[in-house]
Amino acid sequence: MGPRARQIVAAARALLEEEGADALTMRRLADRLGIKAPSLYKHFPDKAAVATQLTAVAFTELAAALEAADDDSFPALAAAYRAYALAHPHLYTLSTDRPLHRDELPPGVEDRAAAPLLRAVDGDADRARAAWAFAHGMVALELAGRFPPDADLDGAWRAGAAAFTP
Amino acid sequence: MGPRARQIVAAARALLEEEGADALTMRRLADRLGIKAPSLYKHFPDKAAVATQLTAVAFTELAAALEAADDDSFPALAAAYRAYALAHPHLYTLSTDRPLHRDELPPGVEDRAAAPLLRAVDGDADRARAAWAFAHGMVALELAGRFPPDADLDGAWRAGAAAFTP
DNA sequence: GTCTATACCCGGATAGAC
DNA sequence: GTCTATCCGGGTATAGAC
Repeated sequence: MGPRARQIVAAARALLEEEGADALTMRRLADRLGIKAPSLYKHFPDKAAVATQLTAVAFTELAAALEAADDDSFPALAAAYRAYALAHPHLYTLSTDRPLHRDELPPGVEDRAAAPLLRAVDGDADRARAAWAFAHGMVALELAGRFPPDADLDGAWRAGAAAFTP
Repeated sequence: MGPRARQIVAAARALLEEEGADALTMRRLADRLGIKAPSLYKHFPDKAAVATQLTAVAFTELAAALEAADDDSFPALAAAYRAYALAHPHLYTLSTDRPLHRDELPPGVEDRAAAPLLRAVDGDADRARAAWAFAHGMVALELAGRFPPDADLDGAWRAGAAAFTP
C-alpha cells in the first residue's frame, strides 16, 4: 500500500467513525480528500477493498488493546474487548459483519488478537472460541440496540465472565 | 395487516431467503408479485416496515422452535437456536442486526422466545442474557464466515453449553 | 383503493482524455 | 493520478388512470 492509499484509509476511517456506515460512500470519501470518486479506483479496486483495509486497522488495534489489558484474566480481557468495541462502534461492526480476507491482514494479527484469550482459558481452543462468541454477541447485540432498555448489561457481562472463568 | 400485506411479506421472505439481503429491493419484491414497486407503498410506508414484519415472523418462528426443543436444558435450547438460525441465515441476520421495533411485534413473542432459556438458567436474568449473547455470537460469527476454516464449531458450542450449564 | 408511469436523487463503477 | 462524462440500479414520491 502506497502513502496515498494510507491517506484514503485514514479518511475512510474518520468518515465511518464520525458518520456511520451509510455515510461511507465513495463520493463522500473522495470529497473528504478533495478529489473525485473515480480517482479512488486508481488506488483500490472497489469499495470492498477499502473496507478490508479498515478491518486490518481494527484487528491491529484490537490486538493491541487486548495485550494492554490489566491482566490476563477473562474479566479483564472482556472489559478491554468491550471498551474497544464501544469506543469504535462503526469500525467494530464493519470489521465483524462480513467474511474475513485473511490474506490481506497484517501477518499474525489474528493470532495476536486471539492469544490473550487463549491463555485466559488455559489453551482450550473450544472454550476460547465460546468465550469470544460470548463477547462478540454481547457487543453486537448492544451496538445493534437489541437489549431491552432496562437490561443490566454490566450484570450480563459479569455472568458471562463468571461462566468462562474456571 | 390486510391479506395483501401478508402476501407481500411472504414474497419478501422468499426473496430474502433464496437470494439474500442484497436481492431484497422494492423493485425485485414487486416483480415477484407481478406488480410495480410504487404499489408496495400503499401497503407499507417504506422498506424498513417490510423488514420489521420479517423480524416479527422470525421471532414467532424462533420462539416456537425453542418451545419445541427436546428438553429445557441449555444444550438442547442452544441446538434448537443454532438449527433455526442456520436453516434461515438471511432471515436470522436481518432480524438481529438492527434495532428492534418492539411495538410492531406480536404481543408477548419476545417473552415467549426468552422464557425457555430463562428457565434453563433457573431464572437468572443476567445469566440468561449472557447465554443468549453466546448463542447469538456463535451464530453471527458462523453466518458471517468469521471462524477459521479448521475451527471445530461443534466443540465450541459444547464448551459454551458446559459453561452455562450449572 | 389499487395500480401505472414517471421522475428525482444518490449509490458503485467504467471509459477515455489530460 | 486525476479529471469529465456516463451507465446502471437502488429508495422514494407524486400524478393520474381505472
